[in-house]
Amino acid sequence: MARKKNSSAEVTGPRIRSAAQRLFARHGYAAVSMRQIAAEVGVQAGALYMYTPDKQSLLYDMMHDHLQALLDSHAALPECADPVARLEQFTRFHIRFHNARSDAVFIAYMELRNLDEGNFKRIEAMRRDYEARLQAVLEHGRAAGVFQLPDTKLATFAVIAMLTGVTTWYREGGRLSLSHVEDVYWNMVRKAVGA
Amino acid sequence: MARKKNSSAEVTGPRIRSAAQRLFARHGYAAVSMRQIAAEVGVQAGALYMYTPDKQSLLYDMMHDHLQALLDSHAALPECADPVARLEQFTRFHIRFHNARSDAVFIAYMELRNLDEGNFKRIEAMRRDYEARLQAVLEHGRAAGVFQLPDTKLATFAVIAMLTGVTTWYREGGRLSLSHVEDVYWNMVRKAVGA
DNA sequence: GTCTATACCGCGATAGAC
DNA sequence: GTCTATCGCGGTATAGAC
Repeated sequence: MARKKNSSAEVTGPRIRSAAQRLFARHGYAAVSMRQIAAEVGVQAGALYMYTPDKQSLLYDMMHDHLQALLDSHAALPECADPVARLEQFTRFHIRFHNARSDAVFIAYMELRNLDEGNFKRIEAMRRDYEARLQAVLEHGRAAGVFQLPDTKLATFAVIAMLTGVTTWYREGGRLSLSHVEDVYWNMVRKAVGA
Repeated sequence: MARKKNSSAEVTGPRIRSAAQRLFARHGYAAVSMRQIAAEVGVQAGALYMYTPDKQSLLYDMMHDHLQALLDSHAALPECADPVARLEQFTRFHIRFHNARSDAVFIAYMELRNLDEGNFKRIEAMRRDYEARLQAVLEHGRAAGVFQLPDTKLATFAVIAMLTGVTTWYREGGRLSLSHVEDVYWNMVRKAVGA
């Protein structure tokens, strides 16, 4: 117990980030004011600037942290030798990771145009890195003769769009469990790549 | 020649709508000001209110007109008896229609949250109407035993997400022609539904 | 039909008290 | 660490001249 744990300082920062994330996802970055974020947290607007230099950094940091977690979690997956198993692993990982973080996903896809130039380039590079990992899986399977794909780049776009689309309609506690959704989507992906 | 055709009044309205569409697509509804739209058209901000009651109507009208054109164009397609031919027709239509109108598509998907409640409900109903038409195609093929689909609702979401995704990366004059992209995507869709 | 001028409000961000 | 107060700006929308 060397130091106090429940001081407001240690708790206000994360609360600001999570309020900002919820509000940005719901109403859009440009439509949300610093005063609204402050009200959600229960402080005055001026106090936010103890935790972020400006509104833009609030957006960039949440997008960066989201993509970094995505890349790290993906990198931590166990290795698979079989191309089909690798693709199944990617499919299930993508659906599960994205659906656990629907606010962050929504922001990462919708608010790119509200990043200033340097921040945009950094975020885009991370997104391309992730896409390249799926493309590598597809290319590996194609080279092994397991997938029938005329164009792995297009297939990458198609698979990612299809899988990410789950976040737009899936809601916990609805008609289907997420693992059932995974099964159905994996079945479609598998057939689409010709495996 | 009963009346003057080139009066500014007949030309300013459409120019406002197209400037607003371009700016909303590029920067987002909330981030674009009426002054910016006016500057783009070459009039003063006050003059916009001769053509729209407010900024919200500008957004709603462009989304409504886009979806109405989508529904009308789809309804005008020639009838097909064969389920596979119907799905191919839908696939190619969807890609072609959406890629010819990337600004409107972007807005229709990204700015839903900036519609006020009544407008949102109307737009959502139109979008669901369109999705139901694809689901009917899939259901028809499934009932005929031509498609292997455990869940036509999920397949509808998957196909629409995949096809609409083309608008996020396709650019005229790039590596591939749009009709080649259609071919590749149709091939993936066909296999995904088990036809 | 479009202009200028302006009402009124809320924005992001900062300064200085406590 | 948070508050109150405030700066300077730009937002939507309207009024009235031309």
